[in-house]
Amino acid sequence: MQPVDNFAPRVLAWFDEHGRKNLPWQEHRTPYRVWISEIMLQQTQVTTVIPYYQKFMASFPTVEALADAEQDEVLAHWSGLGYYARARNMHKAAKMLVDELDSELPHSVEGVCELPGIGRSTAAAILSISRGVQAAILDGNVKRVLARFHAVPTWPGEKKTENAMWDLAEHYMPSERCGDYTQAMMDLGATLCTRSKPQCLLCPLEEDCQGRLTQDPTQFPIRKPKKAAKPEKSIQLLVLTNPKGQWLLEKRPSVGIWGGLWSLPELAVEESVVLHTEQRFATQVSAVTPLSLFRHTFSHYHLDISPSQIVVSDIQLVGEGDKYQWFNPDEALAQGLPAPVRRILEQLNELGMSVR
DNA sequence: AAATCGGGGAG
DNA sequence: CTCCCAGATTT
Repeated sequence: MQPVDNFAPRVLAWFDEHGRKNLPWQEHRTPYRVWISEIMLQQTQVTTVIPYYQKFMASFPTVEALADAEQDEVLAHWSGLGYYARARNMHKAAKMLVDELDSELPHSVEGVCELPGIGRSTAAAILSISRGVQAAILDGNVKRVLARFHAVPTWPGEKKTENAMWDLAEHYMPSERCGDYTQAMMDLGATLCTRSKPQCLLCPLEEDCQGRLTQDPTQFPIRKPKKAAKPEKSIQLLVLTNPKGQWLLEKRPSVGIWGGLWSLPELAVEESVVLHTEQRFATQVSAVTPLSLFRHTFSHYHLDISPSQIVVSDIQLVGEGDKYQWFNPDEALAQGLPAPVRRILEQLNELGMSVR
């Protein structure tokens, strides 16, 4: 991630041409007005925010007005925006400002971060836009622009990656026009370097954007490693029970899942238990009891198991070698069994195998 | 259905 | 510190 030289000038030149400069909070750029806009914009898009912002400013034109308001009144103005904890934090911060800081926002990022609801990025946005302080933001927009420009190969949720991106953000923040630069980066991310369908051909950073060099800039930022959305499989297992109260177990092949363990005969969920059983074991089924469905989760997939207990007349176990064997319940439970099979059989055993 | 967003709060 | 959540929108 080698920084380039003329990053900020290109971004600013683009901003002068194409940036948004007539948003309500861009007029009378006081720290208070910018602060409120940034809190609203944390959670909601510009077009939605505008009417809320205007009504809010009409009712609470100053930090003193906000601090004096009842919480209910503040929340009423927030109604429809959601994330009400942020409105409560903002209200609390207004009271702190008036009571302890002479109604003036601190001039440093660290100072502003002391207020509830304001972190490093929001603090930098407020101070750079309203006071020209040279402090960089790293919100979702800027993360996306930087991750693409440098084809950052790791997930920004990792601390290491995030720190590196903060370094880049600070590095690129110019010493002049700090507020315009902050606004420009937000605009770039919001209007061109969008999550899907970025308009690279209009971008001032296009020529040396590393993400653009790959086939697909939208691969960046690298997405959060999925909670390995485990695939789901379903099977049915059969507890065949003979007139002696014995269970039929099947020896699994030595390789593969549950290799070499004694398990229960298995069939696909689509198959009919009765037909399959009568065909596979050349027997007469006299009763089928569905047992409760449950999920067994492996490291790499979920297995939904539908067990059934089936009472059969005796089965001739011929031609299958030692693959199938009848076991008394206590014998069966003494064998090496897969955990879900053990669970099924233990439950049946505790119920005295009552077939209800 | 899953990812996203910036800060708070829990462990 | 490092995770995980709030709470709604977007994809």
